Amino acid sequence: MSRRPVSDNGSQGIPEATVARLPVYLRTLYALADRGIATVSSEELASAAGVNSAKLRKDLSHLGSYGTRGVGYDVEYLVYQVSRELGLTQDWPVVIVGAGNLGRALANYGGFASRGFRVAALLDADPAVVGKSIAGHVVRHADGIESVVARHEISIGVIATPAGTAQDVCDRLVAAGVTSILNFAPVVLSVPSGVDVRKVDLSIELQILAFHAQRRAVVRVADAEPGWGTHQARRRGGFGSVRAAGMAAAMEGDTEPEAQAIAT
Amino acid sequence: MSRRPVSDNGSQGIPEATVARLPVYLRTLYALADRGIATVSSEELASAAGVNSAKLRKDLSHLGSYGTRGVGYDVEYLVYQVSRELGLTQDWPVVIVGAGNLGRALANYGGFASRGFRVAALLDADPAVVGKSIAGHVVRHADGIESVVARHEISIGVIATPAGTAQDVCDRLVAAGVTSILNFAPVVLSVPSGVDVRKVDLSIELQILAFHAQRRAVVRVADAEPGWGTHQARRRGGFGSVRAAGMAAAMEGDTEPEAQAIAT
DNA sequence: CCGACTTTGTGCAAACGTTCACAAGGGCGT
DNA sequence: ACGCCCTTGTGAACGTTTGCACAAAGTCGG
Repeated sequence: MSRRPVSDNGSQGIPEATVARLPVYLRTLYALADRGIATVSSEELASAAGVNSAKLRKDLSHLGSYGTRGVGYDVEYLVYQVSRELGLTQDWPVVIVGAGNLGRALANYGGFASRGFRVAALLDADPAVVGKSIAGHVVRHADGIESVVARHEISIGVIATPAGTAQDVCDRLVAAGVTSILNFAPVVLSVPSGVDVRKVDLSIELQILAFHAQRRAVVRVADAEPGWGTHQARRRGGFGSVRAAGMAAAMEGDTEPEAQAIAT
Repeated sequence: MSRRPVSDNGSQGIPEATVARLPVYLRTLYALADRGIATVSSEELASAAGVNSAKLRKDLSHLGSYGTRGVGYDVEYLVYQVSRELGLTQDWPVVIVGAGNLGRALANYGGFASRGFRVAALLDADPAVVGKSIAGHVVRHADGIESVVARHEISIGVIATPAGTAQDVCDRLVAAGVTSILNFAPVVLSVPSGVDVRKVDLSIELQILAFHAQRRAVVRVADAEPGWGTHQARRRGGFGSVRAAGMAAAMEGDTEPEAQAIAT
């Protein structure tokens, strides 16, 4: 093995796709440990984690050679190595901004605190909510973002506010020193480079599901009633006129075979 | 990704990465329309959606040629085309299983119903919750999964139950005819092929953020106090003995420079 | 009606990610 | 001590995604 061919990032360069799977492996490993399993093969671990074994082995190989050929991986040892790589050997205080339905659900979420994350504060701008106690936290006013972040040395912030205020909250979090943001608001946040944003968006996930569901439906209809011909080809010839005629024609589904199929 | 010959298949074959971005474009387009903007260039739309313009153009080109060279895209027309492609011109009834904190938050979530998705039923297994009214829905007992799915012809199910019951709920949803599942429970669901699962996992997102946050911290420490040497190279020589000696040594951070750096 | 200007749509190459397939390495029974 | 068998770790092939750069195609002023 020895070293990488230089051009590569070498030391710390774990691919993003791998990083995104490590937490899944970690959870799976915990589950195995709870069942008293001390050693696991890449095949077993991969299958429990829902990936194929080659991918799992390559992922783990980025952390180092922690397996034993002919045997597999020591569960406890691998738990430690993965945890360390993810930065979970330290405690991460987190601030949640927004104590609406979602913020409350997050504050109450058990798996939150379970692995190294700790809700340090819960903030909201609504005076009617400030002062109330939720999941053992007294809701503080959102004006206190800066002081809360500074005092607890928080580097991870969770935005669970309405879309309208998300960018503003984000700016204040960043100004206060937060460098990682988990955003539940349905907006694209803009942040200076060096700040890491991840978004969780229910609506987007549903729309992706809808796309595939629709595709299945279309295929099913197509199978049941064949005879469409080329499928491409059309579309040219009269695009401008469709536009000129307003959207009525398009809205009625005369632009695409799919649209008709679905209406059938 | 598994299905479809892939050959070329221009018409139906929209890359998964593109599909995942279409909802973002759609939301951005709605925002533009609300501001009364009728036409938008790929540059403007891309910047508002947080991607680069070449990617946006390539993404849209998979749906067809809906722009006008020298001008840009008609906002309203593009909204319709993207909606149609995503299958949002029809209504998607959705069943939510689990009326805990998360389930309640989801049922109350406005953006849910806003674009073609409709909560058809809210189910829970806890007798203490069944019968209560949440966000205008009377919670029904989870035993009714099959009948609810059948009656409303539901093809999208949302699992917001504890991890322990998620697989069971999933199996019942699938058996009842659901083919798309959005899973909030922290488990890897196994489903027959042909069923589409997407997962949303707060804990995983936080762990990914922690990884990057930790890396930033390590780099900062390394910059401040240089002089480590090779960095790779070590790790071999004594792996077996570390294992033999139990995890004590590893746990104390003598295996990796990073572990010490973070402790500094 | 024409030519300058703008912006789309796309061929191409590089980067990234996945999967295959197998040599290297280690345990275990004899 | 030896050879068999098992599983890891990884080179190489393949597929997907990104980004560049530019020709094609349209608008608009004169």
